[in-house]
Amino acid sequence: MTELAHPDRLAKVAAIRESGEDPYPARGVASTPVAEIIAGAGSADDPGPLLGEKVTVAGRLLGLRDFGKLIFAPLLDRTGRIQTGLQKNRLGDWWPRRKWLDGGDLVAVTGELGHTQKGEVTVWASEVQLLAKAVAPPPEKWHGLTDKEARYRRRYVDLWASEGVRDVFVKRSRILACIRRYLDGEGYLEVETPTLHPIMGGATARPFTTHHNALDMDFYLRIAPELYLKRLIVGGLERVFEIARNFRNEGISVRHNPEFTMLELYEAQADYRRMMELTEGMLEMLCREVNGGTRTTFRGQEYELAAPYPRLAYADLFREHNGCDFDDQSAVRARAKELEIRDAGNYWKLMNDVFEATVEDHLSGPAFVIDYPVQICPLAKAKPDDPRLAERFELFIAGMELGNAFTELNDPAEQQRRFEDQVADKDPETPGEVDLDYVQALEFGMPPTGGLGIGIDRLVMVLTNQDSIRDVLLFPAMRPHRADGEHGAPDGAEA
RNA sequence: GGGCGCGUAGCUCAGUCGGUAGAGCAACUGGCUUUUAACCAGUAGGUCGUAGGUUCAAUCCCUACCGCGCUCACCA
Repeated sequence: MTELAHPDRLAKVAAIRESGEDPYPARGVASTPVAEIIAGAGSADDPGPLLGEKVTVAGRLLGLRDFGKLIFAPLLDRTGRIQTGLQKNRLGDWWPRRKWLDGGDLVAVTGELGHTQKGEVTVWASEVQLLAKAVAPPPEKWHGLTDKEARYRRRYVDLWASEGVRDVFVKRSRILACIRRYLDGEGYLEVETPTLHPIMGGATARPFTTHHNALDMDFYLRIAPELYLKRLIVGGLERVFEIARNFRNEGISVRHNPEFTMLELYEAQADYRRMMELTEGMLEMLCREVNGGTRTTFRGQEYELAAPYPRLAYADLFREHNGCDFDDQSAVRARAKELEIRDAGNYWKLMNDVFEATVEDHLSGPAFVIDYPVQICPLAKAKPDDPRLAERFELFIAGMELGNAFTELNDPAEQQRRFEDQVADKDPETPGEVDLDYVQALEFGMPPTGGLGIGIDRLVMVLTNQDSIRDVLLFPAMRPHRADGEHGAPDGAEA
C-alpha cells in the first residue's frame, strides 16, 4: 500500500470482508450505458420509454450527498454521468452498508428510473453492489486535478476527475479511426514496419540506441518509417500507410515528446501535388468529424480547414522575409549573422535555419510551403524544370509544422550520392552509413511515388484546441518522480 | 542544456518581513428523504520537495540537489 491508501477506507475494506462480502468481486454486472438511460428517460413532462423501468448502471461514484435517510450520488461511466438516489425505504437490509461507500468507489446501482422534484433523471436504487473499493481518495470535487504534474502522472485519475480530459482522448481515437477509414476508402493498405533499425534514416534527428543481446548488436529506435514503407512500394503494394510511433532523442517541449506518432503514407503514380490534395481532403474531413464543421480554434485563433490551402513557394517566402535569394550565399551568411544564427559549416543547413527563424512563425496557415531547395531534401526528387528545387512541401498551421511530403526520389544512383553526402556531414542527426539495402531496393525499380508524413499529435492539438502536446498524449514523457525509490509509491504521491 | 517561476493536509489554496502552520473540499462522528460545489455541529489529518549552511531559533534567508511548469535552443 502506498501513502495514498486512506486508513478509514482500508478499515472499510476489512469490515466488508468480515461481513462476507468481497470488496473486489471477480465479476462485473450487466448494465446499460448511462447515455442510453438518459436518452431513454425523457423529461417529467415528456416521459421516455425507460422512465419507470428498472435499470442497472455501473461506474464510479463521484461523491455522496447524504441527507440521512436519502443519499444522492452522481455516477460516471464511459458515456456520461447520471444521478443515483439511495433511499432507506427502498434499500431495506442493505441500508446500513451505505456507510461502506465513499466517493471514488466503483459500484453497480439497480433501480427504478425516475426524476427528482427538480427534474433530474435519477436511478432510485433498490440494489447496490460494490464492484471495487477505492482506498485512495479522489481529488477535490469542484476543482478536480489542476496541478499539471499530478494530472500527467496520474492520468488514471485525471481522466474522470478533470473536465474535458476524456473528451480530448475520445477525439484523438476518432481522428485515428477516421484516418484509417479515409485511407481504406482510397485503397490504402495499413502496414507495420520495424521499430528497431540497424541504420538510421528517413529523417534528420538524434536517435535512441538500444542493444539486442542474442545478436549482440546495437539498434536505433526508428526516427521515421519512411525507408521501409518505400521498400513496400518497390514491392508492389502501391498504396501503403503506417501510423508509426517514432522516437527522437531531442528536447522535450510543448510541441515535442521523445516518442510521437506520425502518419506516413506512400502512393505509387502520385506526386507531391496529389499529396497536397490528399492532405487537404483528410484534414477537412477530420475537422468535420471532431468539430462538426471546417473551422477549428487553436490558441485563441480560428483556422479554416476547408480545402484548398494556399501554396507558397519557399524561394518567394525566403526573399520576402530576408531580402535575398536562398542561394545567394554571401547575402544569406550575412543575414544569418544579423539574426545571430550559428554557422555549423553547412551552408544549406544555415540557409534553412534562416528560413525557419524568419518565416515559419509567421505562417498562420493552413498553408503549404512548396518547392524546397534540393540540398535540404535528400529523399525528394528534383523539379524537372528547376533542378535547384525539390518537389516537396511542408504543411503549416499556427506556425507549427504539421506535415512533410515529397515526390519521392527513385533514382538509385542519385539516392546513393545524396546518402553519401549526408554521411560525409558527420552530423549526429544524419546517418553514419549509407543504407545500401534501400539503394538496392531502388535498383529494382520504384514507380513514381508521392509520400506524406503528418504529425498526429500536433494535428490532434490543433483539432482539439490543446496548447501542449502533453495534453494529447495519455502518458507524456516524465522523469520518474522518486528515483531513490523509498517504499511503495511509484510516483509523486507527496507532491 | 540555458533563463524564469513553482513545490505547504488526499485535492484546491492561504500564510509566516525568522519564533515549528490555517481555510474550503474529501475523510471520521452526530443530525436531516428531493439535493446537485447540499446544509448544520463536532473530530482527526502536516518530517511546509530533499540535504546542507547561517541563526538562540528556519516552512520562511542562503547554497546545492530532486521534480514540475513556462520559455529559448534542437527538432516534428
